Amino acid sequence: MQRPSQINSPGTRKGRPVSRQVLADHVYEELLESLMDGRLEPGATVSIDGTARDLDVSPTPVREALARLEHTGMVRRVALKGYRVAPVFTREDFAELMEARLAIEPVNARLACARLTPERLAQLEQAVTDLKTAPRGPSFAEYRDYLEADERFHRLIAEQTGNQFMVAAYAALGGQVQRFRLFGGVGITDAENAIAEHQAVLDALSTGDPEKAAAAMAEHVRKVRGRAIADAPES
Amino acid sequence: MQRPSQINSPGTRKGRPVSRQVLADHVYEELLESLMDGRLEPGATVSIDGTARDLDVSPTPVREALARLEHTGMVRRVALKGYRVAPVFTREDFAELMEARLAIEPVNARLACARLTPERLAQLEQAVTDLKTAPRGPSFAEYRDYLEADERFHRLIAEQTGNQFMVAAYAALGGQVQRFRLFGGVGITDAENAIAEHQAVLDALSTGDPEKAAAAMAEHVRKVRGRAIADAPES
DNA sequence: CATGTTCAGATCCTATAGGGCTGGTACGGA
DNA sequence: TCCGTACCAGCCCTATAGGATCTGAACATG
Repeated sequence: MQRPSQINSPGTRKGRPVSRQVLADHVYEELLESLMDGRLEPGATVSIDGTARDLDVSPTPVREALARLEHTGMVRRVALKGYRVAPVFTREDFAELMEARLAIEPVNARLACARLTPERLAQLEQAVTDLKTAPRGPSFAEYRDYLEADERFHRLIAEQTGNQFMVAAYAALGGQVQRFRLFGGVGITDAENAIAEHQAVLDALSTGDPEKAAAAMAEHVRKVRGRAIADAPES
Repeated sequence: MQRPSQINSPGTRKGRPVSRQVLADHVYEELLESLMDGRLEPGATVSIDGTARDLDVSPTPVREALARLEHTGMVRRVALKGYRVAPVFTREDFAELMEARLAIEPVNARLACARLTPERLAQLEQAVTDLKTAPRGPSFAEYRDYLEADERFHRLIAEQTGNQFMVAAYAALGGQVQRFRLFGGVGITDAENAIAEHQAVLDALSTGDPEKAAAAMAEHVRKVRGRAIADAPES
């Protein structure tokens, strides 16, 4: 019972030191980062007590963080055995993911198109710009910003539908998450093509024609699938 | 530290008393039941310590159960304030849910149709049979079995796609969950119609024509939306 | 009467202790 | 050498204690 007083850096006189942090949130994000960076390899066990020691906290917030994480599909829990990092994506998993994206994302594009505002359009343009300017070095870490912009673009479209359930459905695909892991070992070779397709989706949205937007998104997803399957490892 | 010895009713000589239960799982299901039955009204606060006292457990498993529940949309968490039951469905929420179902469920029907086996078909037939025979009394509790069969029918189709992500997307809609609460105050008046439509979906699946199956499912969802909006309260 | 203060209870959050189980290792006997 | 047993460390799971904050009511003061 010594740390709580250290969390809020004292000295801020009043009005919430920006935001009192809950330790479980911090643990959650820390674990998420480890998972996306590949520091936690698929199949590895995630010990509750162990990570508590590593992060220098008690097991209680770790339990809470893992309970939340489980619902994202990143880790799996076995009743009295603990948590394990979810296994790697197989080619079949990837095909299933693309099938699901093909069912959901064009709908999102159509709905988002119908209620597009200049402000929202600007956000999408920013995402595409970031996509173009993000470094694409050889190591995985250097793709981080690129992948983040990619994910942001798709998530923004989901959010711009204004439909909470479509957002939830998109999130269930692990939009933020699985994609990072998917390419963890593969490498990304289709950046140039993907950027052009994102631009095409953006252009289609700008025209205000929902069907065009849906078609552009569908084509993008199909092409991503095609390219990824082409140079996927045997696995 | 006295209860663990009571959980596994001693006397079973060996081989796991069917399954050692984890308290958090029990709390989870208990809370879920309270939420679906309406005992926990929308907007009510769910105190961690309080429910721990009610269920006669410690706060630790309650925290874990609530962390999982949050991801289903049944409860919302505010960082240092606690959990509250999610607010009631508005008419707009309902419209959004139906829009999302319309995007996802016909696809599920199409995919499920393609890989339908006799065994799976039998499961679906069982669900429709249960739907027909379930009691439909005036009180909410008496609709329990009916709603369970309804949900099971749709979930089976999602699972029969063999696509884990479509299952996840369907689950994100709160398939198991939101529907129970949705009608909590409204009452169900469309059982006869809905049963016929489920039968129609089942028939379409039996023909083995994926497009027929998708169309039947789309029509079902649209009609549910139409009927529910017709006799929905102002709210 | 209005307003500020104090105090008690409730609540969230975290740390710690300890029970029960499992898996592996060392050791002793056949 | 091989096998069984005892032991030990690590893990999951739960309970309990205690600090920090918030709420609301009782109370005091202008």
